[in-house]
Amino acid sequence: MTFGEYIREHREALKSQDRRFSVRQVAQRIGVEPAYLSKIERGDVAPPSEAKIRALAEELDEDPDVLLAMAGKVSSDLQEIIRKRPQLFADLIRQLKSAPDHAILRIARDVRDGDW
Amino acid sequence: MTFGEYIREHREALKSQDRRFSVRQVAQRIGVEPAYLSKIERGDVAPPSEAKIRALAEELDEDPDVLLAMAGKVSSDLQEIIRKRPQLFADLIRQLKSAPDHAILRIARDVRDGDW
DNA sequence: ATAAATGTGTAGTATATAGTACACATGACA
DNA sequence: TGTCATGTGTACTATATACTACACATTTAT
Repeated sequence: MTFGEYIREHREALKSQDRRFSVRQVAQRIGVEPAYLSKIERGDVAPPSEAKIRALAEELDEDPDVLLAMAGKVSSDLQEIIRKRPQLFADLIRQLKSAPDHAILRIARDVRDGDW
Repeated sequence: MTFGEYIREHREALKSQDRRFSVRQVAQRIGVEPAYLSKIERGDVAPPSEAKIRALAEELDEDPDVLLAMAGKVSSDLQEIIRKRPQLFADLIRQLKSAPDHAILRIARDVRDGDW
């Protein structure tokens, strides 16, 4: 599923419960022209900027990292973390490329709990 | 130190031992115009594309991830790994933001050795 | 029935990205 | 001393990114 299809689907779902989730009203709240949001949802144009994707995530109550990923982007705050210690993070991330989900989850939990 | 300064410094160091490391010759080997490389080194223009930075890293025997970081970029292969499992990686990387180097190094080693 | 709201087609814009092409003054060197 | 290579200034160019503005037909609400 593309970024646009995903947005349309989730916006429509909200719209069926609350008519403030029309293309026009959502567009206005995230600060773009209605025609632009319409084109984004139909895949007529590329996904918008990170800032607009974040606004959309907030509006639709979705995970911004997931939406950014669907848009082919990686959050700029993550990029900055990596850029500060490129060798360490590049090495770690490549190591984790084919690690199972539960392993990554567990490492994150261990780090959070200070178990390392 | 900027990307350009760093490149110039390291290219000049190689040049002092081997005159094939002139702006012109390096430019030709990495596939850009000499004037362009000159401008890059002096910060007259933004750093080049990821592909050219990789060619430069190879040519100067530098770590591509470090050069990319200096250029304000993150390797596209890392971005792809993150985009495939955005929640897991976003969470982990943010957890590791302020972890000490040795902790990150150790996690990478543990993963490599299968100790997890 | 009509006014308001809706979704979308067409056309255009500003800025960034990623360079090329050529000329020219300077310096090395044989 | 001529020529060959070097570094760089100026002027362009092509493509991508990230949108706006307006018109218009359709659908919905009162």
